[in-house]
Amino acid sequence: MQKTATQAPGLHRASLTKLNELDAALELMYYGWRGMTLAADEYLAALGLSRPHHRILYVVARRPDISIGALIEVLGISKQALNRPLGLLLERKLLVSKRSPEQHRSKLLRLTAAGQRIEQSASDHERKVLREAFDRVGAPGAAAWMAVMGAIADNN
Amino acid sequence: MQKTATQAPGLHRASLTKLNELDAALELMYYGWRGMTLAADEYLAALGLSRPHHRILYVVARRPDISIGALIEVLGISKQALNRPLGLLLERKLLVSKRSPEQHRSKLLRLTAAGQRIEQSASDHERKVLREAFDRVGAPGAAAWMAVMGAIADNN
DNA sequence: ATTCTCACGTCAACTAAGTTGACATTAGAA
DNA sequence: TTCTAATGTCAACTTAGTTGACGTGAGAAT
Repeated sequence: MQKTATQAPGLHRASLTKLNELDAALELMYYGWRGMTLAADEYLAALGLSRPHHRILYVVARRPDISIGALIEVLGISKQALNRPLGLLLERKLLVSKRSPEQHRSKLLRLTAAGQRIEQSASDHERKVLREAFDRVGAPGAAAWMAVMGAIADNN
Repeated sequence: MQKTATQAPGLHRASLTKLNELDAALELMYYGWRGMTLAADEYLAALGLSRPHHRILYVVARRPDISIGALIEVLGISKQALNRPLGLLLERKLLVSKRSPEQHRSKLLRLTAAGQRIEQSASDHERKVLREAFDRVGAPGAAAWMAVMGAIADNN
């Protein structure tokens, strides 16, 4: 006998009894996160990178010449936690740091062309998932999704 | 000068330039997850529990008499990874295991009354966030959110 | 009745991604 | 010079997982 189709490795959807009307929504939040990031994580893993590296690339792409300290603030992690992944990105020349032009004592970070390519590809994988989902529900549905997520995100 | 309002500990929203139309949606997915789970995680932490424990309680609540093997399947983790948190829940008598009534060689898991209370409280914290967000957009908005998240979750 | 096998349990070593604390470096500011 | 702010680094720890190896207990098979 076959082994009853072991299926996906994570939680599979719709296998649990709903005890509450909102359980389905609750579970969708779990699966949604994974659904959005799965392809990007695979892409990154193939390059020897992972989520923390992507987070750094994502932020630096949107805040060129950000200082180390500001990056730490935005990411919400300690400088020691930042050290390893940041060091790898610098070593691989996906990121460059320069001391501030004349003034300041902080180091400013910026993506290289290679870093930009990788950041864009990884984020594209995530945006593709979103775009396809939005396409299925149309602009009003997408707007509603944004409104709901905004309200949820406010609980931070 | 003040220190420019050090703000929240995580990523704070809306601080990044948008390079792409979908960047806002992408970031909402990050913040949304944290927004939904924050209160629940604090509640659990106060009890000396965390997300893995909640995941176990959540699943067992919705699949009473689930076997260890099936639980491993649903959670998508190894039996070694399950061992610690499951052991704690049994030790604290939030969960009981019994060998199957007559047949089978598997152990069946079930919540105790105390386990049910905690599972419900933790999940309630998450559902409260969802409910409030849904209330702000009305039933059609909530339905659209579900549709979008369903489409995203399908990428698993 | 022994043996086989399945479900479960556990030990050890490892990885990823963080944490805190302590201390060193480096370069403007006083 | 000396002070201090921004950065860098070392060590020890935590959480939440991983793989591999091996042990146990009970039903099934011969």
